[in-house]
Amino acid sequence: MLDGQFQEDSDEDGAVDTRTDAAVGGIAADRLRSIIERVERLEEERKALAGDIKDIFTEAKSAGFDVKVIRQIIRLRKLEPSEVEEQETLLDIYRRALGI
Amino acid sequence: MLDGQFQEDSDEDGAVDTRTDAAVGGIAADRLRSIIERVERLEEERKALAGDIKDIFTEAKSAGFDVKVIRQIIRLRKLEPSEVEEQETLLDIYRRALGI
Amino acid sequence: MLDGQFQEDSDEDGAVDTRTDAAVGGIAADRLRSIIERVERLEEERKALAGDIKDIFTEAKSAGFDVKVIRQIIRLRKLEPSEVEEQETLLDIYRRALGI
Amino acid sequence: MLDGQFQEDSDEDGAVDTRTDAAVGGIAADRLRSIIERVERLEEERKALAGDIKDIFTEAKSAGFDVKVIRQIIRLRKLEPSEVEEQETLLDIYRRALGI
DNA sequence: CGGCCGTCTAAGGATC
DNA sequence: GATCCTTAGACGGCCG
Repeated sequence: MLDGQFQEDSDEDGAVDTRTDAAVGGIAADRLRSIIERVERLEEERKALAGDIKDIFTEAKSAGFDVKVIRQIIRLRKLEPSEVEEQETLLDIYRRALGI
Repeated sequence: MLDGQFQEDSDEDGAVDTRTDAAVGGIAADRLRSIIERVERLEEERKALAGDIKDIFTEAKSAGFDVKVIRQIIRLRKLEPSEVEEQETLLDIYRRALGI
Repeated sequence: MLDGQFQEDSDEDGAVDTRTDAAVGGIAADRLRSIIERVERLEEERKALAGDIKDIFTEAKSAGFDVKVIRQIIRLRKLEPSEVEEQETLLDIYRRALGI
Repeated sequence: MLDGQFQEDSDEDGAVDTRTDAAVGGIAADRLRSIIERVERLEEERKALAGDIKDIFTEAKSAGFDVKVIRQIIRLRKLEPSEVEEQETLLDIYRRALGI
């Protein structure tokens, strides 16, 4: 696929040659369809996982946990400890600057 | 604060007892850990899928497709059914607004 | 306006009398239009204010401030101190339960 | 940490000096305070507008209108222009995808 | 590296 | 009154 078959700078003057031309109704169209369908499939899976996560939070909630706090913990576990500290330091500086 | 696990509206059945109390270092802690780890695992999977999708777009791009256009197509394929419904809703609203 | 002129439980049997009937093409329609336009106008203003806020944050950023931290401060100033403490306490409990 | 005001990518000109340094209790603090107060003021106004909108809906309701339907109408009036554009975009995309 | 886009969170409204 | 859902705002990642 050396030719930029669908990029906007391609063949807009009507000089679509047979190679490209065949492609539109043939292999390239199939390729395009394949790409789109694979992406859509993966997005489906992503969505399913989001549902699973939601279910777990529902379960957590009915077990008496505070979902918001759990989210916070997960967020913190993702961050570098130094990041957390840095933010807090800055917050502190601003608060002092404001005399709070 | 005998049952730190629970939100303020806990005690539905009043059965917050020594079992639960012991929980901070025991079952409830395990439960909490389980919840967090399962969510983190699922988020990992989600992230992996996002990577796969990205790979497909990279492939598409090197095959000469316009990635932005493909994204738009996918978005529109997702939107269309809702648009149809929306039109019907619109019609309905106006009919009701006119008291027909 | 004694009549529930547009509520769903009104006059669905076609017995729209002349009073109501006139209203649809007259005063009630005008009233409806007025309501809609006033709301839309206020929403415009809201949107404008959102833009102004955004501008201030842009200014803050180019003055070297950390916008995210400023947001945090604003949020904290809005909250009851007891609320803040409560969240932090719960967070602490969970962290201890997890042995973090 | 001579210039707590600044984010880590500060020092664009290296002129972080005593002026700035004094700033925590002086100009920069004032600047920060100004930013925060202006934002808070604008948020107040936003909140007030939200209240006004709510009032209008209350009025509408007591005039016998169906508030939910009015909300929908407003939403749709907002959406329509974009939908028109969207259709044209769609047309364009397909034409491009087909290489026409 | 700044703007744009999509996702995710939090609040408000509708529903039962 | 509680829950669910929709919507607006915030946040982070991606692209140009």
